[in-house]
Amino acid sequence: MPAQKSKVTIFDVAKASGVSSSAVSYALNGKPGVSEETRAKVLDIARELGWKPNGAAQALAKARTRRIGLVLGYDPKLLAVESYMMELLSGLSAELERHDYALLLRMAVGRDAKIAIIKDWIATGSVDGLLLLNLEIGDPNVELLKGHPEMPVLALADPSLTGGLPTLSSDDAGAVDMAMRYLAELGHTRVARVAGPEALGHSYIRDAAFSQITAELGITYRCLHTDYTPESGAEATKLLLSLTPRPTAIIYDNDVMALSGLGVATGAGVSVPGELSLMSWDDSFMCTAAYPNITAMGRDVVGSGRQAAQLLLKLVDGGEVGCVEESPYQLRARASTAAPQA
Amino acid sequence: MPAQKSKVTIFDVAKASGVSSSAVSYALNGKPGVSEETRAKVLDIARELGWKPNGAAQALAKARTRRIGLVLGYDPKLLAVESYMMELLSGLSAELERHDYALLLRMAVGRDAKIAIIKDWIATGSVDGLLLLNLEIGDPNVELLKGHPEMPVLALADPSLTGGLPTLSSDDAGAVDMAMRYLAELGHTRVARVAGPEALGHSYIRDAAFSQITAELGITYRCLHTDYTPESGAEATKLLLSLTPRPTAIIYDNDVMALSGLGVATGAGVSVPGELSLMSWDDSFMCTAAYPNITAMGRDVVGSGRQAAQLLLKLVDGGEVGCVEESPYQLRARASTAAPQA
DNA sequence: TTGTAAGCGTTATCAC
DNA sequence: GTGATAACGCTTACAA
Repeated sequence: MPAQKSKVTIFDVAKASGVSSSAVSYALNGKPGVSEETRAKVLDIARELGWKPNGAAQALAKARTRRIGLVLGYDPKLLAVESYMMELLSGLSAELERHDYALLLRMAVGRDAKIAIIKDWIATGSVDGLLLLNLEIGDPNVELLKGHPEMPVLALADPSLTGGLPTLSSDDAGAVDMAMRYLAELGHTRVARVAGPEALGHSYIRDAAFSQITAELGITYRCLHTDYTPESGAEATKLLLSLTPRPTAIIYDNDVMALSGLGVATGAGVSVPGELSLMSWDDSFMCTAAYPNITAMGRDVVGSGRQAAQLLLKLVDGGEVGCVEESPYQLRARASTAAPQA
Repeated sequence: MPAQKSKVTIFDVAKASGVSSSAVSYALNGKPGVSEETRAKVLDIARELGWKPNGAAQALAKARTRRIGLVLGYDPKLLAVESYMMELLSGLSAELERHDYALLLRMAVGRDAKIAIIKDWIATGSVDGLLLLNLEIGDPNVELLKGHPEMPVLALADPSLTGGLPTLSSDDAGAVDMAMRYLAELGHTRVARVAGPEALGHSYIRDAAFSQITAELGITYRCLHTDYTPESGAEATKLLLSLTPRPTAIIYDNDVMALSGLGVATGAGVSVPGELSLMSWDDSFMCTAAYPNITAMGRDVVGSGRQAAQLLLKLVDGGEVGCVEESPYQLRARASTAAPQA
């Protein structure tokens, strides 16, 4: 029994206004084919009856779901830790909302879950397009989606990782450059970095950029990879503080690790920024809530979300999108960085 | 080898296996009406052809979308600030995933946007059920949904706010009690609270509980309402520190404000926990990343998300859910609280 | 300008 | 056990 929810259909509206269902459809969709008079009457009656199009029926007939898909990697701790994701989500769905689109969210729990979900979306037509995040090097999803040009996709990653898919990228290399020159100008010559997982695309991009620019600037550079958690950030910081000679500045790949690094330094009696300068990537409230305030490489993540939504909708509408660059990082100098003590 | 579009329909499968489309449907849905032999053959061919059910068609025929709706309030800063939301989202969608459900997310941008979205979902049948968060006092959505029993809904709020709707509630009053007794036992007699927006249901619940228990314990209590941001948390902290006599303990309604409060105190030369004890509500990585570690009232938010999903799916399946209480808060004593100096 | 009817892909109700 | 066939609600040729 196809459960009917006693909903108002266009047939009800048609009957009530004494016209055919197609006339109602034309009227409601603002399409030609009905007189203005009829249209007005139909619209009136539709509103009166509280008619709304059934989503499934519309999706079936038009092959358009008005949904954009996003797969999150399952790691509650990490997700929560990174305000990045929530900010992106905000911008994304706020912009989608303006276009009457919704966001369909699924969580990739296992190893191959992400690609399975995307395959499912392609086969079942559950979304009109999707956003690809957190690409890994040689990410299989890129190949999959290149084989399915009928599914619009926007990758948020460095162009070198997206194999020619439409891409919204950030200038991480430029930001690395900016950050290192800043520290170099302050007089730092021994800089360490607490990075994210090596497999993640943007870690990789930054790795390369850091190596190059530090070599260029004659800076001694040391990099430790972590899993982004505060614990691993603390661990890495302890290790770095035990080195001799100790680095005079540490830059963290996210703000949580920067915060916990600050805690470790403070707890160990290493004064910040007197004896140690700290910098964070991905500026957030944490950087300004911490004491001392943490210098950070920030950007407009909410804005990126909006932009991603716009580009994706353009693709859904059949438009072309190549490789777009989002608004650049800014260096937000705060109290956690200073010239190193002689 | 990957098939083209989702153009594979049950008719294709039917043709390829030499049976009718209804036989295919029965076979694929594990329903009786088809011999085991035929079933096996059909399943084989369906897999071979890469058949997947079209979501829209299935939704139309079964009046089931396999989607759960969630409306977020639009405030990117706040959303990002509260790791609560992201943790909840994680648990929620991880559990939904296990049941082959997805989360449909929309953002309420204007004043009446939330109720408009919910009305839309009810009328268009875009979701099988929805979760109601951040209830305000006398929230109009409660009335709306009580008038639409065909739309399963679970409210995450205090039962006193949900008007009899199925509810998953936390024992905030109990937690308030626990927190205040802890501070009282340490010897605190002047306690302040930096709370969230007054209109929010759980602020209200806590307000009442705090007033009652402090009166009972003979504690001088002062409460300031904020908008949850680190800035307002800092502001409130400054004000409280300027009082004479100064409170000996401050408890914050979220961890961001606690962190920024800690920064303010440290910056003002007020030692924590020596001269001032700090406590936070909603424990997160921030509390353990901060120095000193912040004592907090924590709970298993991811677990609550999972539980909410389970309850909601039970409702969707026609089950009954009354008022369920989630796992209780825990007092996680850390370094930011101590006995007040004489 | 209108109405009729054929899809869209599945599920469910029938006869056979 | 099997296969036509009618829903499901909407869009859109194609007739009238």
